[in-house]
Amino acid sequence: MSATIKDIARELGITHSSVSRALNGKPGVSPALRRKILETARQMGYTPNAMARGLVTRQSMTIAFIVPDFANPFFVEIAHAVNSTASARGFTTIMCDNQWDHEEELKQIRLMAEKRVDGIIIKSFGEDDSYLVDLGIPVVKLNPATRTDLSSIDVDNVLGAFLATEHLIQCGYQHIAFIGSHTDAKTFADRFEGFTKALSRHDRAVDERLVCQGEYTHESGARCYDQLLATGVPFDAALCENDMIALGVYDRAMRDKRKIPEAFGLVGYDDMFFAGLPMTQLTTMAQPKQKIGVKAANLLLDLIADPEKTKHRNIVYKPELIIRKTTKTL
Amino acid sequence: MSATIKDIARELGITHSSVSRALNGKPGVSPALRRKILETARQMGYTPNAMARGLVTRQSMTIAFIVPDFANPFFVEIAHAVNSTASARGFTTIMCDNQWDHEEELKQIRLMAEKRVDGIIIKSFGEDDSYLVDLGIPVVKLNPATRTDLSSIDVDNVLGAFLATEHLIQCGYQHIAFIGSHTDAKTFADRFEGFTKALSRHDRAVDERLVCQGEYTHESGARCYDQLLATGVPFDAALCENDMIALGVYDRAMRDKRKIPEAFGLVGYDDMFFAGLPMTQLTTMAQPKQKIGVKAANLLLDLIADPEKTKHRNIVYKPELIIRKTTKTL
DNA sequence: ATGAAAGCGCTAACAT
DNA sequence: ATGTTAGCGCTTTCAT
Repeated sequence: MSATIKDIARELGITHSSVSRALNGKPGVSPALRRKILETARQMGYTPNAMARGLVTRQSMTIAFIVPDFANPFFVEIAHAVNSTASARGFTTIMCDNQWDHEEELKQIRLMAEKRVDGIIIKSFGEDDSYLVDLGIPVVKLNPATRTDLSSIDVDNVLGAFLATEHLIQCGYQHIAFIGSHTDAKTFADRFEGFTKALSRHDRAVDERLVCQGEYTHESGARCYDQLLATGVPFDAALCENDMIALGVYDRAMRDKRKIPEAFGLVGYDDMFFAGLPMTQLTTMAQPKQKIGVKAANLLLDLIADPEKTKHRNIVYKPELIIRKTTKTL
Repeated sequence: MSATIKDIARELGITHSSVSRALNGKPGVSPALRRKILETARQMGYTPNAMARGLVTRQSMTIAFIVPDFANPFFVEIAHAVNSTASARGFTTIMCDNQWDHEEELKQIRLMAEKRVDGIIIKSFGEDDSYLVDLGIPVVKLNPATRTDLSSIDVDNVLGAFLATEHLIQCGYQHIAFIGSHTDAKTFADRFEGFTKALSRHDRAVDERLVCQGEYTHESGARCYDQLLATGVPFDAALCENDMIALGVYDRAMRDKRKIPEAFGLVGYDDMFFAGLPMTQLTTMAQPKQKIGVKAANLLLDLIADPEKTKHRNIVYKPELIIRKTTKTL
């Protein structure tokens, strides 16, 4: 197919090791020969074979980014940051999404291991991290790590939900619903905990009837709203586990002609790009997506460059409340 | 690092070729031995090295998906379809975005060639396709191909804009603005052509003052709306080159308290996921994103599997008008 | 500065 | 059914 260094060497009547040296800018080739080699390489349309190189250098110059769902703009934004950062440092990123399927996640990890990626950034939902460590390559988890020999970057979900709920309370809303995802998600647990904390700090208890769970979609949010409505228990605000869900709730509240934010308050989570859009203007807890992506990539690449010297780190960012038009301004 | 087939062979006192055969499910190994091999491979935590395999099979089982911008949900949705389809057929996808930078695009193509990807799906914006053909691997363009030895999948943009404009006219809007992106984008040219066609079919001419160009963002859309407004030329409808732009226009029209759709009609393009969202309900021209992604991947993989027998195809899909609440229902 | 040779981990053609 | 051998295209010692 494409020319090889041996082809070039033959053409020039020299050894392929000289060609390799020249092409890689390594010392040990006279300027004259180097020029000739570079020229013929160009002429012959030489394209280095990364697989062959990787086989001997034991570096693929590739990292993997594994998340549950790329339909979620939140992950897409992080992916983008990871990709740019890695690219700037000469690495290619392979992105995988696994539809929240743990089996699939494991398969992907195995596949990436086969491809000999140099490192992995992963939003995992397993409890056990040992299989990640066993990979023998640097891993940065986008969840709190359960082991100290693993790096992680996370955002304080308990704090985030706490602050969001505090805000809702301070706005004067009396009966706050919590609309989230599946119970098995750690994210759900943490945000629900923050929610609970904030309420109890104001001597309020969680009204179980005002908690509804589904998926991370606006359809699910709408469904939950209707379910809550059906119970007859009054509620005048909702904290949603993410912005997609909030969108569905928003829609239903509008359908019911509830005045937002006067008669109904709504807070989302993640500050997805559409939350700030003119027609949405959703109050939400922002996570520093850009920062997360850049940091994750840089941390991983440092780890790859020097596994010994680079320390494992567990970074926890703080979320930030962004008040828009779905809650009262104080 | 990880065990190799030779390690396994040594452990069992046999040759590595038998190990290879067993691991790959090829004939020529007794069931008993095969079982033993599989077992020790498992025990030793063997992970095949895809680079080594690829080097000899000349297949990386990887394809590349190259688009201008992943901040654009349109491309993300296609990417998702491509990824799923490829994954189901055993291929990994590497996604690249190049911020509409042609130099960067070329770099990425070169890099992917070095990685020896088995094929490329690309939304390219170059006029010259020969360098794609020269790659010597299957390529599916997401633009009309300029050569017959290249496959392509495209959606009829002229038709789409034509139909959208027709709809606007039939709704009774009198002064229709066209808000788009840069002139150098083929997409712009095509959609503008469709726009012009529809107008002239109704004996109307394009009012140059009602044409505004910027980027594919809602900020740009808003800016264009204001610019149009500043000219003083009245307009009661707008066809936007994509939904992001339409969003910005939507916002400004609301700001001006124009009744939508009664006093102002708005049509977007692409049917991005937020267009159908409860609070947006934007009339738009939908492109079969899912279909495009799946088809592109399948076509490419067929081409990879059998370059000889699989014919190059140039598929053109038809877009579909989705009427929502930003234009009158007839 | 250049060349010779070994080997990365694997598949595959050819023995036996 | 199993073993032997020869590469795939490259980097990297070690000679010269």
